[in-house]
Amino acid sequence: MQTLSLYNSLTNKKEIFKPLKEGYVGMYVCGPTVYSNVHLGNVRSFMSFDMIYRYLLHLGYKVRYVRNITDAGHLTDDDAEDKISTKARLEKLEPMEIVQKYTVDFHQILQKFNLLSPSIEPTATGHIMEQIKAIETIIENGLGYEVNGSVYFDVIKYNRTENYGILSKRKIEDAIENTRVLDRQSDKKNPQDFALWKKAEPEHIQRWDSPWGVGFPGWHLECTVMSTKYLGEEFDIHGGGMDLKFPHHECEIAQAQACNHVNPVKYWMHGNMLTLNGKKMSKSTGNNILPGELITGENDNLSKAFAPSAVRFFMMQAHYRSVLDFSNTAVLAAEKGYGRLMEAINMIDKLKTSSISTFDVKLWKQKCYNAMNDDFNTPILIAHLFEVVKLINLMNDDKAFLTIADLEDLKTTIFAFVYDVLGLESQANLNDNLDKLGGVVEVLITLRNQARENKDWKLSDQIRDELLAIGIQLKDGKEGTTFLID
RNA sequence: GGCGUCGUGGCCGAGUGGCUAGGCUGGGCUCUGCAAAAGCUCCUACAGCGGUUCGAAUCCGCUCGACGCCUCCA
Repeated sequence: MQTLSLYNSLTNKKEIFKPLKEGYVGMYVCGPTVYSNVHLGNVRSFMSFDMIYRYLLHLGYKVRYVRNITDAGHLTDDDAEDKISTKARLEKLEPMEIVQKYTVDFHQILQKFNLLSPSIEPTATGHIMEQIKAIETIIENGLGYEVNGSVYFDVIKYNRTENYGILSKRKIEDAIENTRVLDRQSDKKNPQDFALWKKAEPEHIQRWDSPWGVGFPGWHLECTVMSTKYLGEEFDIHGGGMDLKFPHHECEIAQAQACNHVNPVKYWMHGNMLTLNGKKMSKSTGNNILPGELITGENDNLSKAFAPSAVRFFMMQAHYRSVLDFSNTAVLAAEKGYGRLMEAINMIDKLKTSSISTFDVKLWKQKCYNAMNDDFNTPILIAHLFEVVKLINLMNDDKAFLTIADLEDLKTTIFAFVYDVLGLESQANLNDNLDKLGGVVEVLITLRNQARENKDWKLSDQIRDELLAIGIQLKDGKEGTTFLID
């Protein structure tokens, strides 16, 4: 097996990946809150972990990948309703109706971008009992306290024996100094404390019975409970967006410690933001592009529609830990490069082999693995893939050669990385109609070549130009004419 | 204000103490009836100022700037 190293946010450095149980990986990723459509920034994050999941699978690990659906709503502040019930009132729908609608939307979008389904996709509302149990345990362990039907986590007390800030590298003392004055009457002992259970006001729609009265679970608890339930008290990888590091992930660690007395996660991984016009995409500020708009091109930031796979390629050209700025020109450039890559790949089966190789496939292959093994460096991997694009084009021109064995190795490797690891869909999904269209184009190519032999340039150019006008490009090569359907 | 990330050529975007990222774009050449495609090639950067070093875009310090978190957010 390859030696994989990854960047651990807990230690802030790259580490050799060594799963708790050899050959098996437990991975938890924070999923969406399903109160509105996912935007492209959300998609990037899930796509990053999809790529990571895919590479782990490719390496032969048996991976249990858990990604939750947050359908219980998160508090916006101490007094407000949670987001799901607010939205439900606006649209005059049941909360679960909202949840259903946006869960379906979420799944459809991710499918378009070719993301694999997680092994388990648990919901917060399906784990209320477990959350109540966890709260009871935290109270028993002296780190939770009840006030007026709500339960809070005692961060200050926790910090006496443990390190609240171990992940985000914050010092709780600083946090105390910098806390804005909350002149609202809060039940918390300290502003840093966070809710484990929140009493439901009469108008609150989502509500459950608990030992502390009718209420609903706090924001951070579901992930602790569900990750523990499906992956164990200790597991390998926990992922999520950079913006979840604090407080969400920090609280998860505290809760898990308070319940089970162990640091739950060996490797924390955080994907970086997708920006638009240099600013973070965000549901709340409206600075975002919806995936649907991208596919139809209906957004002021877009000049045209883009295929999801081209956008996936665009995202894979950046490292998952780097901020990526979305712009029309950047995606256009990526789309073009992506087309060139796929065109070359589709050519592989037509290549002739030779008795010698002029390219070191083994070395190239290892360079691809080295790139991925270095904290999933997809931009480097893609750079290597373009070396092979050049090679294929040269071979097609009889200027480079590979033996049968090398070509086979090359093909297997490139297919694995492009389709299995990067998750780029094949453009060669030719259906029957496309086959027939191809046949028609071949006929036209033959007619054109006859015209060219007769030096009837007018006719030959007419065929070529009119085909181009409807999106079919003819390419004259040494071995004859090929075509590309847009 | 606190914590953190980052600042690379026309654009996007990697990277290592000394040796080519890659993609897109633009110029030139080869091929071609012309064009396209493909190949070759050119434009060769590392925010600013200091310091460490034989040598730094890569290490350290400062300055400026951007962004993220500190409040729901991937």
